[in-house]
Amino acid sequence: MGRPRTFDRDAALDKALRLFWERGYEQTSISDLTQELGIGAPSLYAAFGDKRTLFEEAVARYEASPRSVTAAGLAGTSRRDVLRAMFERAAQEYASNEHPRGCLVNSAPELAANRAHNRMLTANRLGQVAEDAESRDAAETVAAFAHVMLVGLSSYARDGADEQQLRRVAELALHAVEAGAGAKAG
Amino acid sequence: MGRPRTFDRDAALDKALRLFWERGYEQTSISDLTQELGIGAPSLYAAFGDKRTLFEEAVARYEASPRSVTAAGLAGTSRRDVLRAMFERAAQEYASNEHPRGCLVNSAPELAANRAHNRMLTANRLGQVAEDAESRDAAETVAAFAHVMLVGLSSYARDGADEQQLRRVAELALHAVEAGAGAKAG
DNA sequence: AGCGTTCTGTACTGACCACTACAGAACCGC
DNA sequence: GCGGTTCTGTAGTGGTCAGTACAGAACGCT
Repeated sequence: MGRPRTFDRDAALDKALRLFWERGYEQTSISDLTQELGIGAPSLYAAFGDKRTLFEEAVARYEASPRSVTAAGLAGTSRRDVLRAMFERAAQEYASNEHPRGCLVNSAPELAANRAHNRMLTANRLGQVAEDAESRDAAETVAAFAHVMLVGLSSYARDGADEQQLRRVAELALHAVEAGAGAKAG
Repeated sequence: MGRPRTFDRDAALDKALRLFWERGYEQTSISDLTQELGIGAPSLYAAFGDKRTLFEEAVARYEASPRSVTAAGLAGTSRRDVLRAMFERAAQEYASNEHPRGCLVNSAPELAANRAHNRMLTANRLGQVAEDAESRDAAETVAAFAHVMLVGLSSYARDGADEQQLRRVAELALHAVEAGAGAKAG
């Protein structure tokens, strides 16, 4: 009961996500948000809490997306598969014009914990699909390499690289795990 | 003639550089700078112009440093040499405790032009040391791959990775160019 | 219709932002 | 010592920041 809100909370969250994605947390002001969302500040605070809480909810929404690059990798059934899936998804998504370029998580300084989490998920999956002890030992390093690539690809996309440029770099990166990951990586 | 300034301009520029390096351009306020430099705002403006100009001078100083990762690569005399030198320098520098972690140029959204310039320098060098037509054709992609790695390594270092972790990832990346750069990369 | 509840728009808070006007201090040449 | 020049410290400028107090509007329930 009570007066119903005049905007779609879900659509508003999506707009906020895109704004944070494009400009980053600090560079997105409450004023930017209320203007883009077409609502007043009190409505925003009532619906989402403070700026930080809104950001966290936006990030959670971002990570739950079916477009997730890390999730694409987790579906892989071999080391090469895992990395190929991640890089392919990244090349598609990071340069897409459907949404801001690059990756929100991989371009926000304040999301180190999310990056560590994703890296761990990838390492675990690489451990699962490892075919020998060496591959199992190298899982963390290979996962670190993959996510280092993702951060770099995200930045490259933000700097203007198109999907083909990302794809060329990603393909080159794929050779690394074929050639070197089974061999000792340390 | 006139009243002499009471601070060392060079030392002040260095402190400003470190502050920008650590926090980024937008997150470093004039108030932060005057406090860290131990001078008043009018002195800062008189010596360096406005905030943007100070930032640009700080970046120029950063890029002129003998620790430059790109410059280390330019001294290489083969493709493998160029990349090995870059990655080794990056692993050392990005995790060093002598200065803020990571790379100023590779972590500042506003320095895309500097990144493009460094990528071009590396591509040119790779073109020079190429031993066949295929390597020459792949120079831009290999340079893009190398600088994508650098951005990722910089972020990884900022997230807390130590020199050894960076080194392991870098070594893995080096396999990519050995295995795949001569082969068609697109 | 009237009440309780919840939302909305206006208008504001103190804090911080980049930047500067102004007055006095510290130097030079004379 | 005196004038000209350049720097320094104080104290501000208008603007934007995140967040909110308050009054009225729009609903469901009775």
